[in-house]
Amino acid sequence: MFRGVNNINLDAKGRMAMPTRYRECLAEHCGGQMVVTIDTEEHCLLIYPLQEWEEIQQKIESLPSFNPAARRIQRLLIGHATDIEIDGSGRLLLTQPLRDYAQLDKKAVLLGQGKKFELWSEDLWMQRRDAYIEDTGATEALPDELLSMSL
Amino acid sequence: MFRGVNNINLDAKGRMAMPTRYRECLAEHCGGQMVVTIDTEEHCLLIYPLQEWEEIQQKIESLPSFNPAARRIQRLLIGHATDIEIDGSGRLLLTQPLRDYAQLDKKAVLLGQGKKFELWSEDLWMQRRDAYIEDTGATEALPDELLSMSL
DNA sequence: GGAGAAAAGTGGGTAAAAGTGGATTTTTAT
DNA sequence: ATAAAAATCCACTTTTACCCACTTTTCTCC
Repeated sequence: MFRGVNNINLDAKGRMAMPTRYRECLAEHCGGQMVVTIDTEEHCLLIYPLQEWEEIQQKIESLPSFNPAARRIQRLLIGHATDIEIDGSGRLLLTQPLRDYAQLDKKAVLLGQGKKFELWSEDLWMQRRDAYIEDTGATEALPDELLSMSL
Repeated sequence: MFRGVNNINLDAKGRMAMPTRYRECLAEHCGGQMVVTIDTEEHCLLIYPLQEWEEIQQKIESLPSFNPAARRIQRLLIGHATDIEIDGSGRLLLTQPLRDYAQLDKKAVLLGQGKKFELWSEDLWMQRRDAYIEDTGATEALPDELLSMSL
């Protein structure tokens, strides 16, 4: 279960240092084998441990092929999914297409999101976060599970 | 079950001393392992014992990923949830992003709130409290459970 | 009520770990 | 076979976590 915000600097080669606190868990859970793909709704990247991703890919693959929304998800998610291994110094080397999609340059933010991570450009994340915080009216559109939840 | 108001001073490194009265309980209940995240409706922080938080995170995680209101809650709550251990002197080291969100500098107020704590900047809390006290008309919007409750 | 002792609060220094950049080796493609 | 690109390794810098010492407050006993 991943969680938390992390400020990250990408180096000149496009490498992202995975915060130490997650490394041990990742090493034993998937041997550092990760899959990175894009988020279809936002310009950020999704980072999964290999096993988690494979379960998800199976579900996506089994969607009906003649449904346009399903085809869209399949092409975008599976199409961009890239196997990336954590190197000896705990870093992920992100490919150019992935970095381009998420507008990643130097400053980035890594969000723990349960079974996956999200990687955002710092600028984009700040904008998105502030928009979310302002948008308290969103409470109207909440699913029932949320309305009855006590934090 | 936590309760009570506590005036707290943060030190130069951003450390918050947990009031002694809670320490014993926290030590045996969760070994000093806490999770700190943001409140989505107010600019204050929520502080949970680890187990309590994990139950909540599971509920939030299981919400549908393609529902925008659910994504918002997931990104804000889980995204900001930070594991923080109580140090040998009974203090929590709050990260910069968390302090920024709650506008915490030196003077702060810790509120016991049942299974969690709330941490406010002293200024913000005074404002908010006074506003609550003024706003007695809010009684109209009470849920049924409250209307029938006897204190 | 005051003195002393004990506990809690506060601040800072240091060792260890993590971050960062570069150099060297290996691989691949032409 | 050679050159370019990629992966791996290594060394230096910075940050963080941990520990210890000092100050202040609170409680107890005289």
